[in-house]
Amino acid sequence: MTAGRNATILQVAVPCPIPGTFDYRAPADFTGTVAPGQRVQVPFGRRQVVGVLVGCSDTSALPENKLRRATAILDESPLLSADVLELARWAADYYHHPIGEVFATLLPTALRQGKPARRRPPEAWRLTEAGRAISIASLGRRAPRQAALLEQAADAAAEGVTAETLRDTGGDWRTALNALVEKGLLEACPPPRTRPTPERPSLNEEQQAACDALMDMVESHGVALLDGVTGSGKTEVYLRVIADVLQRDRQVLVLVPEIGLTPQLVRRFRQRLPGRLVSLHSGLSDGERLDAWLAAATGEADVIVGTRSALFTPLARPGLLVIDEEHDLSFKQQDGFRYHARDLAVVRARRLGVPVVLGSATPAMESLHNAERGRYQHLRLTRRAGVAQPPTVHLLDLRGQRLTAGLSEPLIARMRKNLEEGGQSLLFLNRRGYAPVLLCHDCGWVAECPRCDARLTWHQAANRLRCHHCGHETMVHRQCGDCGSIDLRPIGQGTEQLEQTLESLFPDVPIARIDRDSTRRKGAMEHLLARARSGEARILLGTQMLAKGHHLPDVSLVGLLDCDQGLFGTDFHGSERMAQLITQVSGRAGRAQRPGEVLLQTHHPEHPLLQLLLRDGYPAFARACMEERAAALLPPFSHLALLRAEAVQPEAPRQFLQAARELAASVAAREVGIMGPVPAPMERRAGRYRAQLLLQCRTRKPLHITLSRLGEALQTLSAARRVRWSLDVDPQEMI
DNA sequence: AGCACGCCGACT
DNA sequence: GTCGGCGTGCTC
Repeated sequence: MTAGRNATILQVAVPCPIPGTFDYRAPADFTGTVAPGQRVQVPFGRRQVVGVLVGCSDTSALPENKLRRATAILDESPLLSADVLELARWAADYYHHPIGEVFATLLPTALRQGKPARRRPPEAWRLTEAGRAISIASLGRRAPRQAALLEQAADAAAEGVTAETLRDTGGDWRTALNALVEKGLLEACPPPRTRPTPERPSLNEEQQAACDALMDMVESHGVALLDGVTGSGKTEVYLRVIADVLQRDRQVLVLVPEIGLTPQLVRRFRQRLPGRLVSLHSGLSDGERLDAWLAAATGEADVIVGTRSALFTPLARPGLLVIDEEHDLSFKQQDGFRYHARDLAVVRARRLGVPVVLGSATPAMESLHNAERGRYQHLRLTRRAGVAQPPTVHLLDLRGQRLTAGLSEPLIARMRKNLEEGGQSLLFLNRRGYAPVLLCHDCGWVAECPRCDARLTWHQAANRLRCHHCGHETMVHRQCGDCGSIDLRPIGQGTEQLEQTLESLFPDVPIARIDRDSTRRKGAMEHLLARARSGEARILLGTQMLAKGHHLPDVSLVGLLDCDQGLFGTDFHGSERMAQLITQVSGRAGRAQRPGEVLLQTHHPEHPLLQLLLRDGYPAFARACMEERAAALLPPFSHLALLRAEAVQPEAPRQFLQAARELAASVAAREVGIMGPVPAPMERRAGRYRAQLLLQCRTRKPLHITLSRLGEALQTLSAARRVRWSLDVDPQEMI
């Protein structure tokens, strides 16, 4: 697909929700070269937009007089590599999403806005003579940012601390840096080329075997599912293989879940890996993100660590893709272009001819299925690395138990004993705020969100009622909205209340609460985790946030306050999620010398899946789950697509989907099942009514064909104007 | 998605 | 008499 000498027609993907590309003539005075992957500024309707050139041609389906001239070619050479162009095209086709919007989501903001693709020169700073002499403590509390920066510079010593390292933490570090340079404590220095490889911990037999298998793959390609129990040392395996790839002068792209990308993780990677590492996290400014992206594209960066969207980063010399915690939901984009980064990583790696490693302690059913069918190489790590012992796990039957803010007596007793023994306790509660319901004791009225089918959560500290689904927020009513009674009572408990109760149950015991509210401030998460790791905090409590990958060596007791969510949900993914959560959470217990204990509070201790998970572990659960899925013809034994619709008018989504259903039925392949339309599990959200139509098929092909035809037909459906609709291929949640 | 055109209600 | 509501159409 290269530009021919006479190629005059530019095929441009334009950021708008119309499928297909748009043809343009080259700019009037244009003498340079054109090649797919360059950005083009084009007139589009009445405005100017930035599109991506995806091809050139001598001819157009449109008459000459309909074609307009491109305004400018924005890049001298292609910005996107051929493989990313191919991937975007493939993804647009697979997810039935307009190609222009696919490019709009994969380009960094600065490039989407037409800014020049110029990379800032790499920078680094080191301590001056005066800087080495100064006591960091003297900067003290007055300038914590400056103090932290000096400390980093001291750690980096003569090599200097790089801009890339400073960006890991996010936020404004420039101001502090400039101040320190001004004071003569720091000076610019040439950025270090490579870092010495530090010593490596030894591997156990399983880790070694996994490493060997992966290194064999590096020679060729393929997909490996690295299925390792928590604490089995998956990261060590990644590090070895990555180092091996780096040695071959190839780049490595590492994708991690959204909350998994912490400065702590990046620091560990930096310490262990030679070469240049850039991280692509949400705390970067547009300019910083562009810089990191270009470093990857030009090949200046050797390791790229990022979340979902980093998958589309061009790589000059690709060698390996790693998807850590591959089962994590955050790899699937939940709006707009609903791609799954893990699935696309497999596609991209195959096209690049490089291996891809999917790592998890609790693999997704899809991945296990692929491993079973021999599509993926299944590498297992069954033993905890080092001296770590597996924890003991018990169910606590909540039926008839007296509860204190959701804590059963046995759990409180175990926590007390654990604290006495000097252990650290970790409690999970998947509900933030003080109480999920505020009830009028006189008439039964409850505070509800005016825009959603949901209750408002009472946040005591802020004294606000908040909707966790749409962000709606109000002052706490002094009186009942219905009868005027002032007897309003919080029902149920969230992390805020749990923290308060724990403070009174265990006075003088330092507690750290980690949830979205307590970590909203920049660096708050790091600070709380540091308190947890240092052992200063004896009780840690939090939401799912706390379940992901943080290394907390002293935790010896883990309590899951409510593991019944997901057991009886509407979404068939529910039990898989529950098992993953329980397993991940349990893995937090007893990672070091201390054997851990896990207590699961439940009202359904007899639930077969729960029993199975406890008795025989995640693999056994997965087999049972798989059998259920096979019997019900659910994924991975069939393929799903969801047509979602929402509108302010209550009836519009259903009317649209009914019309869509008829359309689908008329174009559908024989094998495709159509179900619905049905209201979404939460029908009203953020003031919009939502409904969905489900399409299902044993094999991918007929479903895909049906979706293509349906997508096309929907473009011209008049009812489509009255709703916001989207197609979700391989939906991960039915919300 | 944006943006304009166009045709009906309550305001200066 | 106009300002502005959102239905409809179009973007190479």
